[in-house]
Amino acid sequence: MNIRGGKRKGAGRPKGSNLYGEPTQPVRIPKSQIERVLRFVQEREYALPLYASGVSAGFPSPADDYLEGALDLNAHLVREPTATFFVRARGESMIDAGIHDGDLLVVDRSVEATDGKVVIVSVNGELTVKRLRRDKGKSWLLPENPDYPPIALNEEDETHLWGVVTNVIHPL
Amino acid sequence: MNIRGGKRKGAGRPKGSNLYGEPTQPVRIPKSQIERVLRFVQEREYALPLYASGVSAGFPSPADDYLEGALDLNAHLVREPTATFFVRARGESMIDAGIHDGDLLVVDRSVEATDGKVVIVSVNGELTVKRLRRDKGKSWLLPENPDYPPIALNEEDETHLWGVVTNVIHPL
DNA sequence: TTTTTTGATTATTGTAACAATTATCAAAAA
DNA sequence: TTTTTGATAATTGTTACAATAATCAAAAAA
Repeated sequence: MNIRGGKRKGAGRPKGSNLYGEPTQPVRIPKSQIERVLRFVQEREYALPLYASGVSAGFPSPADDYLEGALDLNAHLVREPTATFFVRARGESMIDAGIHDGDLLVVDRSVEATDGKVVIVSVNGELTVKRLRRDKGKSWLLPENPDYPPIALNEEDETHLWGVVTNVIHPL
Repeated sequence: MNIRGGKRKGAGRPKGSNLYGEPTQPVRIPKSQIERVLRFVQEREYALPLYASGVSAGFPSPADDYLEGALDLNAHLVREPTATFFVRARGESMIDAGIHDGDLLVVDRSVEATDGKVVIVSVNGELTVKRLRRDKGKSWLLPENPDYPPIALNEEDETHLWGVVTNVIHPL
């Protein structure tokens, strides 16, 4: 009986050499959701294929030629869940910014509301979407529709800035 | 020592009286993700607040007055993960449908491509977005931009219908 | 009688524990 | 120098267990 290896420092399977690089712990999951959860842990549950349009593909596998990768909407559109919320747009005042009545806006509180950003603001109790213009210490809320007038923000207005619109989701 | 209850049918905690209404099973989860997974199992990980714009709010809690509920983008935009994919739009040919260069399109294979739907098609090796028009047995692909010409689909064209665009995601 | 308390019973739950597996090292063999 | 082998220790899927929770019906109280 030969002696190989031996009890020594550095022997054995290294710590963190598992799938996740960190210790795991058993957690009870409802049986029907186990597969879904395992995909989720590996961030694949909603990682769906993304293709590029406007490009030409050859053969034999055209689909692969268009493929750009995989994308998860939540991961892509929601940088920080605690700083993100949605607003349902109403009216046509921002039509030229591509915001239609009924569209869903993704809003990020953690983005700084600088000049030119499209923002969600409550003005005198009403929640609205407008483009923010800041110039020489004054602020305006600009609609993107010639039929609507710009709004100058005065000291006496009860305004509160909610966040910056990062994406517009438009149902067809 | 009194006898209460007794061994009998119907005694004891009922099956399915747990949080999920079904049996659970321990699954190993990396420690740092346990909280995230538990939220996910209850479908709350990305359930973010949705507010309504264009409405007036009172006091003392204006935010609650705007609140419409909670929304998860994946659940809202992806009806069936296996039938859904994304396409990156290129060009301005669908500008009047609200599709800009660089927009992300959510595409559903399981939606029937009827007359009037915006579809993803590969025509002679190129992947494009157009509105489908079907009339009297003929099919056209219509751009939504007066600068672009309609495309008649002929028998000899190598066309393949990929799916129907359900949503346009436009970054600002 | 009606309501509340109590004990019996069984499902659920979080975690410890186990055997099987896997990854690694270094000595031995080729 | 390269390959094989045995020792070692982390990992993994699952089982097992004690503590907890939910329910029923008898007993006690009102």
